[in-house]
Amino acid sequence: MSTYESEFLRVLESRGYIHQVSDAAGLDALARDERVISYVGYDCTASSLHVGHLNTIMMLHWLQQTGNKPIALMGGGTTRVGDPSGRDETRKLLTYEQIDANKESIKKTFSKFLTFGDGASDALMMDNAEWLAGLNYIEMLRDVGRHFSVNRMLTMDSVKLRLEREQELSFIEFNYMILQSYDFVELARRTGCNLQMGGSDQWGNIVNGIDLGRRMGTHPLYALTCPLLTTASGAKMGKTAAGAVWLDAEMLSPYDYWQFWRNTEDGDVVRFLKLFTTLPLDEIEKLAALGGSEINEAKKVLATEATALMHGRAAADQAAETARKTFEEGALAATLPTVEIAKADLDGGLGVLTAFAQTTGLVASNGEARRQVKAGGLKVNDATVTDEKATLTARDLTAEGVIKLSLGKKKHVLLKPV
RNA sequence: GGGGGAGUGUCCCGAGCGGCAAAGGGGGCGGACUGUAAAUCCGCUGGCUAUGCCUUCGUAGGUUCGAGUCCUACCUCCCCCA
Repeated sequence: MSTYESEFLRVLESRGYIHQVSDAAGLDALARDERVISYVGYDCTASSLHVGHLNTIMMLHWLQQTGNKPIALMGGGTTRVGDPSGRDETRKLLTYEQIDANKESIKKTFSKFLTFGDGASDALMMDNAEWLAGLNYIEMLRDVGRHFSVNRMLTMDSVKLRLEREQELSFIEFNYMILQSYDFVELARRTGCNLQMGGSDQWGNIVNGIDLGRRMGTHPLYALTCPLLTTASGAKMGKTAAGAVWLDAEMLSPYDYWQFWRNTEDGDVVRFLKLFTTLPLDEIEKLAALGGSEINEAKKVLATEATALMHGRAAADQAAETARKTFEEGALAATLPTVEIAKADLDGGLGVLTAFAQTTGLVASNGEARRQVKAGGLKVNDATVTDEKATLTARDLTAEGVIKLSLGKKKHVLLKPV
């Protein structure tokens, strides 16, 4: 099981992507002798994917790099139903308009990692709304529903956990796994798809799809899942101060994205280098040898490489440079996130609380700003704010013509009069 | 259909004799220590035009000087019986 013959599985294995595989030997042979056509499905529940989605995107990336064909499946149809996996409560239903808007926004991300086109190993973008939205209920029950045993569905983790915890599981959610299974069969028929990948929480749904394929007479189908992303200290990854770590630059700036990776825990650095950069393993080995505080060098490499993949090399280098100036030189980096204000506001004197809360949004409210002042967490031009009634004026402008506002040691924003 | 129980600070879990902006956790944020790490310790964790005002305990009414706390109806969920 540990030595695969196909390049595809060898790469995934060596970089730590493999959690479970349905028929490892069979899939290995397929990847070695023929071509793997694999898909990952993405729900359209938000307007951007977040780092939690990154490992499956990277799996698609490596799939393509090793000569196979990736399919990014937008869950335009399944999102209308809602996946109960790993959730205690029913998601609230999104409107079709929201789903479509999210879908369009999410699509952009994939072009960074995959090459789309019509060639044999070019990536495809599909949307399951295409075949799910128009399904006829009676036909669906006869063609697909009869292959599902409720007895068995009740034993699936996503269902069982809800029942055991005595938490509501609505019928609409109960159907999610049927739709996802059907997706697999439909993709197998339409594109020759033979492998579905996903996070480990998707195992049950994927295996159901394999069974359905067998019953409905498709070619053999395979499942491959990756471990769920958690930090070394066990926390679920993807959450940060401001919320999720979004992939879309409009929702999280490349600089903040870089910072997220820069702040990785020591114990995660090597694992993340393998998962979220495309650096060769021998280079990662060298970085892994760094001890003590030298590991910070590895973290910078991680941050820059991961950011380069997502936002481009130029943005990554700039983020690294901004961070270097800010943290290592203690200098003022003009490339820090900047908020423009009207000159007139400054002439009249801008209250510090207002500046931090309303103007820059560094803190959520005036009250929060007040508390931070008390805790010594706010700084103007690196000087701690001690008077919550202080005002900012043109005199506070630095030689560079800006005012630097900081929350804690890591979050900085520049105010720039226009 | 009958009987019993539950819904709390819009991140979560959870206490709550009629005087409560509401115990305690977790999480988060800030501070100290460090290496922009982890662990640890300390502080904070409704909003505002702020010695006061406003909004919060499933929903809508009611009793009361005063209700998360009592009463009524409704909604949702759970358990037992049928």
